[in-house]
Amino acid sequence: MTNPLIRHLEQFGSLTEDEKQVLESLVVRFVSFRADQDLVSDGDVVAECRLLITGFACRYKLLPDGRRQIMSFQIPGDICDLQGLLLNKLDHSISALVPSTVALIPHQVLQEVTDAYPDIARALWRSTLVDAAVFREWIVNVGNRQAAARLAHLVCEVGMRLKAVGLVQDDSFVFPVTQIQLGEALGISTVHVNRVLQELRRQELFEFRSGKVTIYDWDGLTKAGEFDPSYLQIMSRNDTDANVTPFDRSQKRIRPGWHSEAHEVR
Amino acid sequence: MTNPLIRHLEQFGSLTEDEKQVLESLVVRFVSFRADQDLVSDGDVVAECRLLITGFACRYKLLPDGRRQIMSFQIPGDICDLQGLLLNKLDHSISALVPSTVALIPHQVLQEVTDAYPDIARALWRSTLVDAAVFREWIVNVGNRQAAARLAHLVCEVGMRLKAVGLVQDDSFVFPVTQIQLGEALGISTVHVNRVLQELRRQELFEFRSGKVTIYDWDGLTKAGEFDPSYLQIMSRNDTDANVTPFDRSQKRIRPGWHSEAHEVR
DNA sequence: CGCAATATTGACCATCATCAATTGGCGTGG
DNA sequence: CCACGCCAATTGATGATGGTCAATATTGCG
Repeated sequence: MTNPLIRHLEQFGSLTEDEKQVLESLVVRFVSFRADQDLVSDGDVVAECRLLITGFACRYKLLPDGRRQIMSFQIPGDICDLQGLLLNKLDHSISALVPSTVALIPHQVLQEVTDAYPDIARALWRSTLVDAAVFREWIVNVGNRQAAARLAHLVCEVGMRLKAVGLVQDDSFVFPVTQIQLGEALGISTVHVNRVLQELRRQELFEFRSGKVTIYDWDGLTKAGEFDPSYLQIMSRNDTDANVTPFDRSQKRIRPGWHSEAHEVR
Repeated sequence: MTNPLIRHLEQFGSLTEDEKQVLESLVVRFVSFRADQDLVSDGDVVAECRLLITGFACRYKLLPDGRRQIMSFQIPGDICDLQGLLLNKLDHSISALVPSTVALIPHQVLQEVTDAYPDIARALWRSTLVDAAVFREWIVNVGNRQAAARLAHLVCEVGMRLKAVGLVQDDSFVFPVTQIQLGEALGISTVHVNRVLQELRRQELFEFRSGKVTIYDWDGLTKAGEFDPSYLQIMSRNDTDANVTPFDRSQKRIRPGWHSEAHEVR
């Protein structure tokens, strides 16, 4: 398995062999987290960045009345708190959705490397810019779309990003969230999540059961969610793979054989 | 008047004299825009960054049904499309709210400067990270708060940011948006914006008339909007100015004499 | 002075929240 | 191995926040 950080950064641009070698050396140690445990908490001052290796996490803020707003989901390869490198204090928390492992990269190391390798600095910067693009689209999602479209859009986004790192097989992928968490991400109540989920299943767009999503109709789903993947800035990895659509575009046909690695959670 | 870019970047961290001098030399030319004209449009591939000098702008995306979601407001000093430096294509548009002037900074120049001055690169990176923090808070606003709280929060955010660049005087500031645009920013209908605006005025929190906001009760407003400014990462400029609260905290008392420069629009 | 855009108001309605109860799944301890 | 218990999922009923439509008033501007 290739280095998750390198794979992550190569989504958005290429790296030289030299740079890859440097990136290989960044991680100092690994840490495990239980489900529902914070990787970092609002207000923390951190001395290292957390690179998610296995598992899933979510970025969230707590509101005064105890409600929670999830602002993004993090998947393997994501650097969860890269902004901590330049901003003194975290303004939100990140929590593991399932048991997860994280690689720690000390800020000091990152500081030195980005000084010495401007292209690595740029690659990391670019990664945070894509994060910002995801936030923007998330604003559109909760600000303007109906509940069903919001959910469809979220499934498209997560599916697309998981596909880009090889975590989609046979049009299905692990997405270990509860309906409660979906509600917190979409700004709708749990009850309504449930109803919308049923509606989308009835329309045979996709199914979501016990933390696993199976796409039946990618075209219909993107239409329902008004999903346009360009904001994710995912480039095809090699020239032969010009097809940027992550899922089988044919209607309701299941086809095996997507290149991807198994990923264990829970 | 100090260089807007320098003033902007110094909000988040200090710069050396050497770096300031370099920053002085970045702008190649100025461009004017009419109200409602796009500074950049969705899909554009740009070769320079746009630094807003005077006026106001908003970042937005158009939805298939013609609705519009505003994702942030840009004020003088903001670099509107810094992400264009590293991402090939803009994923949204930026439009002038009023006649505005913009300074253009070629990507090539920025490229060279950031290669030669890692600290400048970091300062710019930090600026985009603060943008991302604003997006995150915007998600919370639109996703979880009631209409009145959304509006209150937005007024707090814009007021705070304007204050940081000296565009607030006597507890009031120019904020040239229509109720239509407020609705597009907050994800609520124009009609409802109007009603909520009246409600907040009735509560004597603030007044909004013909593009100008006057704060009556900063404490009450922050409470109503659940506003906590820490996400904006605004640091006090000098040691004597340890007070980070931008407005007079006393209730409904008008006090002149905030240090600030006049700013002309329309 | 008059047009056009914005603001305002009222009436009615839809999406979605809330509350409450039930079911289902799953791990654990007896 | 089964029962208990807990959490998530599901369903039904009711209500509120905010949307839509339409008409009128107001403001800014040429």
